[in-house]
Amino acid sequence: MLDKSFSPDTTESRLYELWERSGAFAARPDSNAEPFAIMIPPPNVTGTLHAGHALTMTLQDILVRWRRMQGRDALWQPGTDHAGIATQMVVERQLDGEGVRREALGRDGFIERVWAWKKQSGGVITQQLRRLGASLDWPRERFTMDEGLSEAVREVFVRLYREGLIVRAKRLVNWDPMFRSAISDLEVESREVRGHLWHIRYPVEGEDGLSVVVATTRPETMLGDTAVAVNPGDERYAALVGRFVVLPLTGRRIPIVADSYSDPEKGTGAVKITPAHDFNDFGVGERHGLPMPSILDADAKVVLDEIEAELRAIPGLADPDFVRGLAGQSREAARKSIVAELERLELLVAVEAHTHQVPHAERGGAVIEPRLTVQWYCDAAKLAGPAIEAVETGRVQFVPKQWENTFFAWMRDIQPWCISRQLWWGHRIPAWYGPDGQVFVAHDEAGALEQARAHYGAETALSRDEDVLDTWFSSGLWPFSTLGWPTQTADLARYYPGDVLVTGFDIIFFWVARMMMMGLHFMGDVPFRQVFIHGLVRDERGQKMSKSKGNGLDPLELIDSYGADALRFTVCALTGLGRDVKLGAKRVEEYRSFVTKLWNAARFLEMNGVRPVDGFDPHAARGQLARWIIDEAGIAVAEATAALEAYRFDEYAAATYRFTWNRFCDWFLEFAKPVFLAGDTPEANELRAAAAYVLGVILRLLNPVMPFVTETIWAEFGYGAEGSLIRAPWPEPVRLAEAETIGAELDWVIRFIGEIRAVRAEVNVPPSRVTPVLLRDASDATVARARHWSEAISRMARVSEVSVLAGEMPQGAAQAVVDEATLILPLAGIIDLDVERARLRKEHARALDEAAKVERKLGNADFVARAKPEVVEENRERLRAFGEEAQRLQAALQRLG
RNA sequence: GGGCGCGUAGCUCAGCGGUAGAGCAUCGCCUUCACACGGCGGGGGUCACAGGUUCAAUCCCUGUCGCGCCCA
Repeated sequence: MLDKSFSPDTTESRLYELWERSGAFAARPDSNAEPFAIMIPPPNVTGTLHAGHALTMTLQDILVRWRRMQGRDALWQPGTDHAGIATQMVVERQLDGEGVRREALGRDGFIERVWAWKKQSGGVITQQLRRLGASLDWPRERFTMDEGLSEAVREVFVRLYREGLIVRAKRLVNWDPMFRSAISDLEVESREVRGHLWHIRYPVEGEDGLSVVVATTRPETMLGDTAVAVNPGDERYAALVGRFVVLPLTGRRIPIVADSYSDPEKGTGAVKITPAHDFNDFGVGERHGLPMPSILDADAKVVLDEIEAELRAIPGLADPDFVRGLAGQSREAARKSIVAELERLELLVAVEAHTHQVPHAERGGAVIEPRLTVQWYCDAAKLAGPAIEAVETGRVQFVPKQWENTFFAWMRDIQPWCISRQLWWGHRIPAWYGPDGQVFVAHDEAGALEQARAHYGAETALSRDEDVLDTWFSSGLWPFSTLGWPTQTADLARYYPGDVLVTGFDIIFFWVARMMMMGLHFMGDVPFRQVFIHGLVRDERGQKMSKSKGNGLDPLELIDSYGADALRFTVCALTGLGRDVKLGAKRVEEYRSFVTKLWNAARFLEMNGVRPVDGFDPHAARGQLARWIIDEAGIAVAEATAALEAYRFDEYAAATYRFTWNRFCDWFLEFAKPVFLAGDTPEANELRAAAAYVLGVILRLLNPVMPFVTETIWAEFGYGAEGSLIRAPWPEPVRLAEAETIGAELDWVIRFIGEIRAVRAEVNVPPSRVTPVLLRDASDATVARARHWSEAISRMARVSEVSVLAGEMPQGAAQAVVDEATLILPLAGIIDLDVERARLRKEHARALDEAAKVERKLGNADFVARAKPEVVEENRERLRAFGEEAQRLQAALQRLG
């Protein structure tokens, strides 16, 4: 017997282990089943499960479990990525605690430490995914730093290099001075910062007293200025273009150039140009062939090497000693010193408060310094072409479709992808250098040495590139590297392309774009056919969850409190297309009620001897009640299936919830009670079998979203062995002959009971008081129905008996109208007739009002002439029904006197 | 500045040419033999605003206002 209540804590881990151990999550590459493959977007190995994971993984698990039940050979590929910067940061922090510096360990020693860390605490998230119930094929788990995946990375790098799609170049990059590495422009976020706009006077060379005033937010970069730019159309400066100014502090002579980048409306209309430390200035520098000295080093401290030679002493304007004193100072300190010096020299014309956008590193939060460095670049624009085409032609479809615009916008304007990172943890770039800097790219050192021998004509020692590749470089290969590529494995042939990628819109540029570019280039086909984009998880007030706000929700705590099923169902029910999910503990608590409801319904059935009956054929059921609920279940199956096919998780949840609670529990179980009580009759047994059948349908429909509670009930009832529901077939919608007739009858019973309940409640009949119901003007069919369902009506509407009114209307009765019949509840002395009169008047008015609305419509000749005939007919029918109802209510009122 | 999305019951949202819905909250009644994480019933909405198309607009079009996000 099922316990009084469901205990997730004692059930979940046991069931999960049972599934996992029995191979229920495993793909079946040797089967004939059609594959269904989802590649997990690999979570960061340093990560722990947050609400966003709970959302995306629940949705993926629902899809996987559903398709598996449909008989597909489901592969849900698990794994994590090595998260270069994040992981290196974690281990460095660990080392900090021990007072050890990374450099002291050396590269190999450090990497050993990272692996040790990975072994010990990496993959916490994979354990947490198990708590959520995620049915990943664990033996296939991969890590982007695995040997196989690393081989894929080397192969891709070498091939792209040979195809000219990877080059080494000196360009401006987003430099993170904290990590001392280049980072992706996608890992940079603009933050609004309150700063200043400093107006600085740059004297024009050879013109006493004439100067140009530039406005800048970063005065410290003036050490690296190589021009002043003015707009070509700006008449104020037209005469000065081609002349030179003397750069204060360094005394360097720099040109005044005309460039449309300078906005005459902004500041003074003249801007200083520092090509090595600003992206826009870099463009100006390229257009005008300007020198590009760097004046900040990897730590964003002042370095003078590239401007030292040109320092000049000019009284009142430039002092080499001052500049030399800046060497080694941070950006911030240098700014202070320089502003003070300019002020002293009376070159600072004005300072205004100014709010502007400053690039920050998403991770770590350091202010990004654009720096001119040599990096490896991948020609993303070339790779993007086929990816764009794949979406244009529909080979890859986004759901919802509007995200395709976001994808296109970004892909069509894609910048060269800087793939090198100045880190130790990651895939080391397979490039070696000769003594003269000649580069040799090969799969391994032996290959590089061989190339070097051919190149130099002699054995030559090489040194390997120190940098590693961007983590996304390896994640982009995930859909095929996990399947064994570059070896042409059977898995690769079977599971590539996958069916769908599920992720949040914030990740379109990362996973979706990269996987598509790499997949198309190396596999010649898209990595997945659909991309389902879901919203972000927010808190109850709609705020983005964040550590700093402290409004994050720990999914594990929610699971502890309410069970994984409740959390999963909540997330599912709240996932509408293109909507963010506002999640709170309260919502999970609410949906836990549904888990409990299902549990109690099952318990009730179990207590009434309901057990699955082998060979029960729903089509052969004879009883009306059985046929009705079987047919209703068929509708629910069709709705749930259609919803899942359309990624309408909210609809799937709503359809199963509605059927289970509002049909099966509220009505079917109530109607079934007397039958069950009848004991061992053939009718009762058929209804038990039908109830078992429908419960089986419910359990299967809900298993993808609530695997634990459904599996528990499934085993308890003996539908199959414990842990076998996950392998049970997804139900097919069963529709019965004459379902409409039966549906109409049950619909009538439900309305009949509902009317009596409403009347009783409204005129305040105490529930303990049972009354007879007398039928007036009822058709024979109605009388027959009322007799047939009298037991249910009696119990559910607290009616002593239903009979046909004979003779006069009793005094002091309440009345209600159901179709052609008027129901009379003799309640003399119990009810307040004024209340009853008011109630009837209201009903009457409502019917009249509706009738009038329809009448107005039908009175419109244009409507009758132009509207679809069935719509017109429908309205005629409505007018008739409302009119008759109004008449009957009117009559009821008159009888009341 | 460009783009996308959203304004429907107190809250969260569904509906998207012809009867305005759900869950929660609220109010009333009920410890009725599965379930008070429950049952029954009720109240509550000029569907942001203004035009237009249409026989008919919450739904389609245009504009306005408000909110959110992405890109620059």
